Amino acid sequence: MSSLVLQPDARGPEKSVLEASALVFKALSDPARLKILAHLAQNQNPDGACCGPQPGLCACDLETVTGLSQPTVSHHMKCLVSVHLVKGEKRGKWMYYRIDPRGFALIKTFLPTIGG
Amino acid sequence: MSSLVLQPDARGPEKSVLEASALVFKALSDPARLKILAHLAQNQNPDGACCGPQPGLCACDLETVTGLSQPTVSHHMKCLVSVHLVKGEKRGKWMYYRIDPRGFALIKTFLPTIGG
DNA sequence: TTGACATATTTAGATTTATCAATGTATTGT
DNA sequence: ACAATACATTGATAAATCTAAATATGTCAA
Repeated sequence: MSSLVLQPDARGPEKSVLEASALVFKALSDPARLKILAHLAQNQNPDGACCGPQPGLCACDLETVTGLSQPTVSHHMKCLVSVHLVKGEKRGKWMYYRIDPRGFALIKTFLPTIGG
Repeated sequence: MSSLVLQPDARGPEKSVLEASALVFKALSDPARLKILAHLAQNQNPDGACCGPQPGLCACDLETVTGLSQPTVSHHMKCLVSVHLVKGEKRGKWMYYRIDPRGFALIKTFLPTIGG
């Protein structure tokens, strides 16, 4: 699981936009992760959330949406966060997830380069 | 390598937009294929093409761009064509490839669904 | 027809990925 | 402190993927 560094830092050179975009596209290439993103986009603050009227959705809600096990959802969320498609914030014992615009901005900028 | 059926046909049910989009994103998740697409988008009718001033680029040019072997490039092109990111047309013994807008249109329509 | 060329397919190996069971860690409530 | 809850990590396995060598197919030229 490669992470995506948007800004150069002391640890190494910045990834090219092309390679960074490939990582974002890879994160988007799984139907379970697309379902998670769709649910985050459409239920930013739902009534039915198990964890109250907080901004974002907690991980347990996403288990229900996907029908996947808790460790598998955790794996997918790590993947989405690593490429900045999702932001995660821990409040108490819950992890609240919401859409991170940075990953989307990256590929929307890159798509015209490849004809999209 | 799943292919992407944009229109329903007699062979089976249409894929959901979500699943079809996942296949397009998967095709976009490889740096070699992004390089190929960038080259197709930026050199639709180049002077240096080995195969003359025809619309599209032939496969041998894409070997040079990617530095990959001929079978590997052929594999990537099959992948891109199968999800309608690239159109292939055989003229004589050459395959001419060019951008296919349909795959891009699919994900550009889908992206807002997931917050992009 | 024969040979050369361009591309596709097959086969195989190394790497990656998705998934879940088991376990670990952190937080809350009693 | 203890138990329960929410989530992360580890370990294992099956499936998918990328790559290239070998081979096959199709096209053109002589």
